[in-house]
Parts: sequence; C-alpha cells; structure tokens
Amino acid sequence: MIDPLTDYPGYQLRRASAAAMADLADRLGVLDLRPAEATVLLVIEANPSATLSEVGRLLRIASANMTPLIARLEGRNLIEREPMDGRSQGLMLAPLGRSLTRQVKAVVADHEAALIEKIPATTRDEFLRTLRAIWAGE
Amino acid sequence: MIDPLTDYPGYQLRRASAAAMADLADRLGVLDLRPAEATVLLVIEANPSATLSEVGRLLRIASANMTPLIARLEGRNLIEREPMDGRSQGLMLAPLGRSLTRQVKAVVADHEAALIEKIPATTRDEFLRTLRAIWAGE
DNA sequence: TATTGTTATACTCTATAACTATA
DNA sequence: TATAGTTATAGAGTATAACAATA
Repeated sequence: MIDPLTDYPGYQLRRASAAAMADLADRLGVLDLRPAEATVLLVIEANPSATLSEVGRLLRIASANMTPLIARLEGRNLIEREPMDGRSQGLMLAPLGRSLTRQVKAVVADHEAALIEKIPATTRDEFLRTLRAIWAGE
Repeated sequence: MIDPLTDYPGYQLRRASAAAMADLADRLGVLDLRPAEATVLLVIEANPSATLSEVGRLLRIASANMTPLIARLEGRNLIEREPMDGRSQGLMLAPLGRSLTRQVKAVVADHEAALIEKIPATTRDEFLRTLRAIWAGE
C-alpha cells in the first residue's frame, strides 16, 4: 500500500492532532470531562469573572455551542454565574470546580508530558512557534 | 484575558489542525467533497484495487465508517467496486472519479502550499518528522 | 477462528440561522 | 445598531456493538 499523504503537512497535522486528542479524551474520561469542558475550566480559573462570550472567543467556541457546555458545567456545580450587567454573566469556579480543575491540571500535565516526549528537545520551542503561526490571525 | 493554553503543545496542535482543516474543507466544498472523501479518493488512486479495509487501515477510518463513505462515492459514480474474493472488494476510480481526483490534487496542493508558507523554510522537514513521530505507533 | 463488510446507534465538536433582551 | 446569550438544527468525524458471510 502506497501512502500518498506522507508528505502533506496538513494531513500529518490532522493525524497528529487526532492522536493527541484521543489520548487527552481518554485521560479526561476519568474525571468525566470532555476536552472542551476541561479547557473551559482552565480558562475560567485563569480569568475569574470572564463572560461566556469572552471565554468562547479565546477558545474559538461559538456562543451557540458555549451555552450548553456552560450549562453542563453549572449543572454539575463546577462553575457559577454572576450577572455583570443585564446581559453579561461573569463565570467563576465553584468550590467543586476548583478541586476538579486541580485534577484537570494534573491530567493535562501528564498528557502534555507524554506528547512533549515525542518532540525532539532541541526543536520544541520552534515546533510550538510554528503551530501558533499556523492558526494565527483567526 | 489570560490564555493559560499558549504553552501547551497539545492545545496548539489542536488549534493549528482545526484551522488547517477548516481551510481544506472550504476549498473542497467547491468540489462537493468532504476532507475524508477526498483523502479516500487519493488513496484509491495511489492503490488501485485496494479494499475497503485496507484503505480504512491506512487512513485510520473504522470499516463501520468506511461503508457509508464508500457508498456515497460509489453513488456519485466516482469509484467502482470489483469483487476480489467472496468478501473483499477492490476499489478503483471510475472515469468521473479520475477527473475529479485530478481536481482534488490541485485543490489539496493549493491548500498545502498556503499551509507550508506559514512554516519557516528551514524547519519544514523537521516539523513534518515531528508530526509523524507524534502519531507513530498507532 | 479470524476477517470483510454492513447496520444501527451514539458521542463530540463545529456551524448556521433565528430569536430575545440589553447596551 | 451592536452585543450577550439562547434555542434549534444540521453536518462531519469518530466510536462501539452486533451481525452475516466468507477465508
């Protein structure tokens, strides 16, 4: 079998990302969290009182998709909403969310460590810069 | 807003891949093809008479998902099946599929060229090697 | 027994359009 | 008018389980 895609950076990027995402999803499964939910928790922790739209813009998740995601986290008592003005809501971690986010960070650290191991040490910074450059300007 | 994810190769990989995939999907939309369908056409062209399972293994697409994908391509008269033995079916491009695959290659080349532009020339080979290393051993 | 292909189903992420309430 | 959030819906990719037919 000939693989006509080995020299396509785009295809290799897709396969690499899919592999990494599958690993992350597996690890987060222990906490009953999906990757998108975990990243939202991390962003809220880093930005207390950030609004749904702000978090969505940072993560490139449309508000129509943020709404049910946030509702699930709220339903599990992981986050709380505080009205900012008549339409905006500040999001912050609830006590349960704070402890779970600590676990998320440990899980993500393990995942990232396993990933980084596969990147030659001398090229790690350049690799990261290149990835950022690929989606920069969105 | 603080982005707690800028230093995570895994997250940057995900964003870069998502951006590249969105660009590819846009471009392939002109041919009324989805990325998975386009890659299947390329693999069949490179490997005439490869079976559904073989193509699926190469692209890491489960046979349960290959079946409807192949059925769509066959329904559009892009590919044909030829029984190999009682259970295997060799896949090959139909005349319509051959000309469409030529267009696919042009579209993919444009897409990949735009992507490669964002990767510093001196690090392109290393970047590709690293991506392959990340999903190697699946 | 193992493999090929199929069916049915569900999950995750993403995308769009239409709507309300507020700024 | 523009923005925040919501609802409903659809698309694309992926995953699992179960199955019939064949090797």
